[in-house]
Amino acid sequence: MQHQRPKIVDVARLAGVSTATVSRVLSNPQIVNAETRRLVEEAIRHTGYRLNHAARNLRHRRTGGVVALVPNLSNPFFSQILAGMAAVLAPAGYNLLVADTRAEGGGSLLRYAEPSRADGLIVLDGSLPADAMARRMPVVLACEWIPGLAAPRVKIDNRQAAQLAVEHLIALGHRHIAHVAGPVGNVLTDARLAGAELALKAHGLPAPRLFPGDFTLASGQRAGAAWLAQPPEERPTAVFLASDEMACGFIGEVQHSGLTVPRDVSVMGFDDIELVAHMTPALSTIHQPREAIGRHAAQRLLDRIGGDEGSEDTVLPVELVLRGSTAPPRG
Amino acid sequence: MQHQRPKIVDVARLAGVSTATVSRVLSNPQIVNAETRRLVEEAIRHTGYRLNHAARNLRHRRTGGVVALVPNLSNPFFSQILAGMAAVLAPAGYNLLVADTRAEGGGSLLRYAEPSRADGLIVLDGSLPADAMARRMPVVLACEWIPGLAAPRVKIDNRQAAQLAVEHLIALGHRHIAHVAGPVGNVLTDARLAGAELALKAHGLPAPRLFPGDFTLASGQRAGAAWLAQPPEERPTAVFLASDEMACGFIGEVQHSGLTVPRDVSVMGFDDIELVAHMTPALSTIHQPREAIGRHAAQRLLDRIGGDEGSEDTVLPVELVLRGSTAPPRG
DNA sequence: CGGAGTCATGTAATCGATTTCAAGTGGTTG
DNA sequence: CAACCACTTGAAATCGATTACATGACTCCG
Repeated sequence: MQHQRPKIVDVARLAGVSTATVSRVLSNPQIVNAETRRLVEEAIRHTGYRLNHAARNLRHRRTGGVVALVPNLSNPFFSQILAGMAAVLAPAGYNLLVADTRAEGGGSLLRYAEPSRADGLIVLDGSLPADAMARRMPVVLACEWIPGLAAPRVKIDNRQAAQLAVEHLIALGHRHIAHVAGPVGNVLTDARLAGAELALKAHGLPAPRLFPGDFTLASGQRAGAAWLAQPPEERPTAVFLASDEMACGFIGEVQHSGLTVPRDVSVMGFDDIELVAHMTPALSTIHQPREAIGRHAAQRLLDRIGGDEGSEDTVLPVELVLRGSTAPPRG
Repeated sequence: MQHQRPKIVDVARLAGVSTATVSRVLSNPQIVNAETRRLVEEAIRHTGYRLNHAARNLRHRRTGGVVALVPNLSNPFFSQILAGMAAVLAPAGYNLLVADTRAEGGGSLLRYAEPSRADGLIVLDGSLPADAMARRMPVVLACEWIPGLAAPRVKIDNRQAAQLAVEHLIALGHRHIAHVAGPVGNVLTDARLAGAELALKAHGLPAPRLFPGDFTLASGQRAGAAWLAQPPEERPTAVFLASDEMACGFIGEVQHSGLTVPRDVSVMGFDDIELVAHMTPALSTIHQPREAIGRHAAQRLLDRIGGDEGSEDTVLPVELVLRGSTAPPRG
């Protein structure tokens, strides 16, 4: 039955015209005589004809698809970004393909950077080899970025955002502030740490005590355990974590031990994922406009595909969201 | 430059063979003489040739893509399912296309059900028109399902799962149990409600007090407010919510008012999304094997694409996860 | 009335691979 | 030695659309 799908010649035959005319009705109706067009449209309806995209794409030398390379699909942080991208791409006639860079072997990623597979690439993973995809097709970097790679970036000002977060803790009166960082080598990790250090230095405070992390719940939980393992008087009175997930893990661990947030420790997250507004205490955090990031990245890529050569970055504004997890230190 | 990508004839010319032979080396190397093959491989390396998928797909009458129709991409519940699907599809050489059914107009969804766009469809949204995609291409339903549509389903036993959840509350001693349902008309809503009623009836208890919901945080929050609005002695002592997100919203609202979970009310969720294990109290819930659902659905679809006609359902086991949000009623 | 200009349409080449069919080579067998 | 077979390879058709170019009909104007 697949085999007997009507093709353009069937329509042409029925309408008594050539395939060229049918094709014109399909993609450029106004250049066809009204009466002829009616005939063709009739024939299309009658045969149930549906255009074959593979054929059109071959001729047009395009694929109609855009690939999003996501470091970890199961991380809810990315799902909203994808939603934003889909919202822009679908109306523009592009399919959104997603690939999980962690799940696939590193090498096999190159298979997505082929013009015959997709018309463009949105990279959300800063740990990919830079040279690999350079010059192969239009690329846009979102959230994270690849240091060597010259491509427009859609992101937030991570350093300034971290600065905002820590400034807030300082303003509350905290002097002993810790930071739970992201994974080693990640560009976001570095930028957020730099922002935190900047804020502290600006107020004459020492560099933050650092706990290792990797953005995951589990690593936040470990950081919580590490914090608890310190003698109470040496514990930082406030902790700024580089992701909300980690902040949740941290708070969970602290509360589990019987201590209270923010009474015993103030906690500041990063991302503002949806759930954290409903926890108790609700998490103070930095709001990232995830949907907008997705939209802008997609639009930017469409522009590039359309020939736009611009490569300046798009920096979206963040927002400091104050909720219940931060308060002045005790005493 | 796109324009000067080497094609198969360039390779053939350089290797001194025909395009047919190059093609054979590409897709069926062992039928080509070893020496010839070496020559061709050499030529491929030398030209930097990369196969054009659009052309191959046109000839093969397939697209190499599979579409996942998701009701709400930004819902973290789905991201892990997508991850599972990607993990199966990528190694099999298929691209995963995702589309948000809420974002796109209902009608435009049909555009995904075209054989020239994808080789198969995984539908995660039970509210789509059944007849629309029937008989057009291989379809697998995951999580939700479309009542009229004859296609294999990969799911959990929602009724039994809800029963388990409510049995647990009953075993703790609760007699006055409420249910916050999913959106009206949803198959999951009905199944979970039925399970809850079944459990109550089996113990001679009255049907649950119902609060409306739609799986979202906000609706859970509203349910919390509605629960609080009742006179204390009339409040159900336990609430079973049809999704974890709603449970989070509910708990947040209750705790916000100064009451305590599970002291003042036991709360039971559904899904076991990652975060809820780290809340305080940690949420008791039904664990859905999301990654496995994605994997099975993808595998099932690949089988169908491969010609497998089987249409029996795959029912994956759930797990009752007991954490801190449920306890015996006060007094 | 002839040549230019419009408009609508058809013919056939094209996108880049795959695959059928035929043919050439060399070896084996009765 | 003829017949047959296995093994390789090439020529050309094919997948299903798009589009450059040619053609024919008709109008307009000097």
